[in-house]
Amino acid sequence: MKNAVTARQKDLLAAIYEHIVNTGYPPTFEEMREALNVSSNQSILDLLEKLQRRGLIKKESGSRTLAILHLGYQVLGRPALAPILGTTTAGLPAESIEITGEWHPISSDVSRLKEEMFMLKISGDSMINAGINDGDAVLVQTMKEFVSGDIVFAEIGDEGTVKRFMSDDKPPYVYLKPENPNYKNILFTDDVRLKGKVISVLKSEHWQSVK
Amino acid sequence: MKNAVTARQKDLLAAIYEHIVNTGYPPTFEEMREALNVSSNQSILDLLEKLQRRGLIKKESGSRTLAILHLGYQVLGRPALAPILGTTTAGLPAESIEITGEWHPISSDVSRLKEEMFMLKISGDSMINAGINDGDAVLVQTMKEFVSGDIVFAEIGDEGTVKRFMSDDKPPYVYLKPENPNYKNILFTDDVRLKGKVISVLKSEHWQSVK
DNA sequence: GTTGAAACTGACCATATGGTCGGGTAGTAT
DNA sequence: ATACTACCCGACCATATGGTCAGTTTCAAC
Repeated sequence: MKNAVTARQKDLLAAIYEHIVNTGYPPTFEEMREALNVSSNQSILDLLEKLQRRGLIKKESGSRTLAILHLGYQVLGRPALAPILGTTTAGLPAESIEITGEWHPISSDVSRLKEEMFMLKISGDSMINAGINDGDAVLVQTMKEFVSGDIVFAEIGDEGTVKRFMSDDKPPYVYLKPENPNYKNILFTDDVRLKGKVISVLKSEHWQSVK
Repeated sequence: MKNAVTARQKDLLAAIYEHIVNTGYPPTFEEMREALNVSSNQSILDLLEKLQRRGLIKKESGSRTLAILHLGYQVLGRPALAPILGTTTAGLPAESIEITGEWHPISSDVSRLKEEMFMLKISGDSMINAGINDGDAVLVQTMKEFVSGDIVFAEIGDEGTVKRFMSDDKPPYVYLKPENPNYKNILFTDDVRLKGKVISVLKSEHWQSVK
C-alpha cells in the first residue's frame, strides 16, 4: 500500500462525513454506493478497509457501525458532551456550582476528555476584557499546574469563579485578577483552590442557539 | 402526554448518548434493551416515540437511524467541521489566508452553520490579553454588523488578522485594537474589511491534540 | 371504580443490510 | 511478462435489526 490517500478514498470519506453531518448517523453500504456511483458492495468494502488501515475511520461489524476518526489531512471528531455543572460567576464570587442538568456539546477526541473537563456558564462581567461575557460558556480542563496569565476556574470557599491567575515576583505575588477594572484582585488564602484552566470560550449568542 | 420527561425516558436518552459518545454511532434496539434492562422492543419503541414527540431525538426508518437533537434540559449537538482556512496573525498583519486543507471539529446545529463559519489558527501575540495566544484556533462567524468590543476577523488588504473592534464617539472613532500593549491600534482605511466575529476560542493545547 | 397514560411482555415477521464469492480492468513498477 | 495495487462488477447469502400484534401491570387522576 502506498502512503497516499487516493482520490477515491477521499471521495468516500467525504461522502461518509457528509452523511453524518446531514443525518447524525453513518451511511449504509447502499447509500455509500450511490454517493460514489458504484454498483458493488465490494468497491465500498475495499475502500473502507484502506481507510481503516490508515486509521482514518473505524469500522465494526454491524449496520452503520462506521465512525470517522481523522479525515486524512482533515480532522474529524465525534461529539461529546461537557456537562454544564452550573453557573459560575465572573463577577463577585456569588453562588457556587449547582447542578443544573444542562449539557453542552463539544467535539474532540472524546475518550481522553470525558472526566477531565466540564463546562460552566458565566454570569457577571468581571472578565469582559478577556472576551468572556455574561452568559458565555467556558470549557474548563481540570489541571494542577498553572502559569501566570492563565484564565482559571477557582473555588473560593464553596463558591466558584473564573479569573485570570497571576503570579508575580513582587507583591501581591500570587492573586486572581478580574479582567474588568471595576473589580478588585483576589488575594490567595487557604480558601482558594484552583480547579482548572479555561481552554475554550463559547460566546452565548452561539451556544444558546443550539440549546 | 404530560410535559415532564419521565425518569425512564431520561434513562434511554442517557443510554443513547453514552453509546454515541463511546462508539460514534447510535445503538440498536437490542443494545438499548440491554441498557434499560427490558426484554421487549415495544418498550424501547414507546419511549423513543415519546422522546421524539418532545423533539429530543429524531428517528427515521432503518437501522441505527437515531440522532439526538436535544437532551431535554440537556443539550446535544452533532459534530461538524469548520475548515481551517489558514493561519491568520494576531501580531502584525502578515500573511493572509492560505488554504491549508486542515479541518477542525466543532459541534452545533450544523445545517445553519456550514457556510457561515470558519476556523483560523492564530499566530502572534497581539491578542494575548483577550485570551488568544499564538497557536490557538478561533471560530469565526461571518457577519456584517459589529458592536464595539467585538473580537473580529478583518482583512487588511490581502492579509487577515484578528483584533478587537472599537467604535467610539471621540477620536480615533473607529479602529481595531490589539489586546497587547506592545502593539498599536489599526485605523480604518478603505483597505480594512470586517469579515466576521470570533465566537469561540480553542486553546492550542486542546485542539492540537485532536489533530 | 373507571379512565388513561406510561411502561412493559413475548412471540413473531419482513427485509434492510453487511458480508462473501469469484471474478474483471487499468495502471505502474520491476 | 510478471506482479502488485487500486478499483470495480453482479449475483448471492445469512441474519441482524426494525417493526408489529395482542395483550398485562402499575399508578395517578377524577
